[in-house]
Amino acid sequence: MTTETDQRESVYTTKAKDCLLDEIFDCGQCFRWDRNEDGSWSGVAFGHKLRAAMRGDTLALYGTDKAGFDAIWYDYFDLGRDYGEVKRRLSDDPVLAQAAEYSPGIRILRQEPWETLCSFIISQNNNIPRIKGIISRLCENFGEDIGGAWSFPSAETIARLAPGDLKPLRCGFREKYILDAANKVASGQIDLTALADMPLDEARRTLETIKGVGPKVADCALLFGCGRIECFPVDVWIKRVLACFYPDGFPEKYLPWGGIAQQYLFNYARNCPECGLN
DNA sequence: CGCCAGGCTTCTA
DNA sequence: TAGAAGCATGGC
Repeated sequence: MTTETDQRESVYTTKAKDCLLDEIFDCGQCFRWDRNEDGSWSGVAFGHKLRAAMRGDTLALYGTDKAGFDAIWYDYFDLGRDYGEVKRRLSDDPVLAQAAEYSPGIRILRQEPWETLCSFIISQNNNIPRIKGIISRLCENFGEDIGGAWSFPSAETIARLAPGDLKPLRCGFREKYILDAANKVASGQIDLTALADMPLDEARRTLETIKGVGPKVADCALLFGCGRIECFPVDVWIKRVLACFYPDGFPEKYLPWGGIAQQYLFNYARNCPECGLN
């Protein structure tokens, strides 16, 4: 929406290579961003609204300033990582080279741990439009008003709810999973910030103590919410990729960037008509 | 109507 | 301990 307030809103710009917002926001890693008619994207993260647009190789961030960029958005967009270098390393492998070429502007967003865990619990046996709807209702019902948008409700807020309060979300059997996750996080039984530095298998086992969290949801939470770029979540699409292109398993030499490789492969398998998997 | 959706839990042999 | 059934909901 273009209004007077939009024209007055502050903007921060920065150079960003290997950065295409349509690919970043539409590859299934996040659920709170929507494309505007002018091609820019609006969303909420870390309790702040933002509108983002690419102008050539410049990333323009509306509704923030240098302080906000330094505190939140630089890490959120993973701007400290050289994706060109990652792609050069992955491109030894012809399938990875092709997948990366198909979506050259994907970046892995560093999202809030609790929001990411909760979102991927909701994602199980579900489709992306409905996932976005459920999360939107979760924020509208239990988040804080941040001025024309809602923050993602904290684990503490969800943990205080009475049984049945999540009914308006229409999230089905996932309701009890969300509550169990919120209880374990809010009580301190699980410290999500500690997962960033824990041995990976220990971090996985910790998350899998939550009802409704298995290997795939745990790896998504670790990859997108805890900065564990070596996580390689295996879902139905990746299973097809592995069966077709890597019958002997995914090459270990690429695992240091496994999560980035996974996003290239996931998007390629799902969306590229020529890949033969969809 | 039936099938499927970025899975997981539970039941069964 | 592997493999199938069941799970809420909504779009097609």
